[in-house]
Amino acid sequence: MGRQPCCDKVGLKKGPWTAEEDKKLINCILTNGQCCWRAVPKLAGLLRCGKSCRLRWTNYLRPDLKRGLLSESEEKLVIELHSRLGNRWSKIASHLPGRTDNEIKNQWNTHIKKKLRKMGIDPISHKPISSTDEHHQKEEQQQEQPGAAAGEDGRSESISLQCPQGQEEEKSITSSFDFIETDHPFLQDSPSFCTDEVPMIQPHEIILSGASTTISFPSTCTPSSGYSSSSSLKAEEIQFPCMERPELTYLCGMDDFSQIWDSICSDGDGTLALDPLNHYQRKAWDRESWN
DNA sequence: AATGATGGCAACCGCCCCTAT
DNA sequence: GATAGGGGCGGTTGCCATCAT
Repeated sequence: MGRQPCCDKVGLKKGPWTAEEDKKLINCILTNGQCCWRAVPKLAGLLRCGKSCRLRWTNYLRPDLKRGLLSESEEKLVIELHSRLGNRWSKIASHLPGRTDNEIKNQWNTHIKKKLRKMGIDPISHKPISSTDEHHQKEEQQQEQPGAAAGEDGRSESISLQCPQGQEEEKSITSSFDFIETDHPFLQDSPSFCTDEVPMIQPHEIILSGASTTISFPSTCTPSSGYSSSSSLKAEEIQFPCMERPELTYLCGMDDFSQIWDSICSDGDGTLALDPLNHYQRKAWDRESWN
């Protein structure tokens, strides 16, 4: 007996999300919290499958996301983690607050791989390319096997990566890359940080005031001007312009929304430099809804 | 200016794992 | 223990923008 599809795909919309859909999804999650994803499309009035909603939220709409290219230190960390974990992007992402597995995967495939090759390092084995040639075939085979990346060179027979909530992914550690657990600023401050732990905005955390709308971000989100490794980050308070339809809490009518955008994306006063949409998406929005 | 090639990235697909029944 | 459902993960696709010719 085959498994039922995760949702009835008949009549469901696919492809890029529209501004309207994003609004609905954000509103739904802010109102209901992150409940059963299967129920989200109905609650939000979306013709999308729950899975699509989850991906859109986690990869794009989540307010704690950082956007843009990885910083040098983030890149180094990704490389180190990849050398130990292989293509386990979610695990890697769990060590980079505000970054998603999808984002890291894309960055790896488009930038970091090339960079490593330029430096004469094989992105698969993390060894100098000359020394990898002779073992190339063998390593390729190993790569195809789960968990092959870690331990293949004998530096780490096993790894220990802590998962949140005590869920254990304990594999005991004998790695020479222990600095990742102990010395790296990201992990020093949050040694077992996982994206799963990123606090989500709950309805009660949305503070609506008369003249302005304040959203408290109890997250590790920081202005893009620089990555802060401080664990004592206080909740970021973000001031949005006046909203006429506070029931939408965060994104209101499109008229207001363009104002919000300018506010959000302008780094001017250093209050906030979240860039919830990149230029690519922004243009899609422009085409569709910004008239 | 027009056309083709390439790169970047959001989104989708299918499989796997975990949990509830 | 078997089965079904939900969520997560990694690989892949396809669209769009930019660059090269």
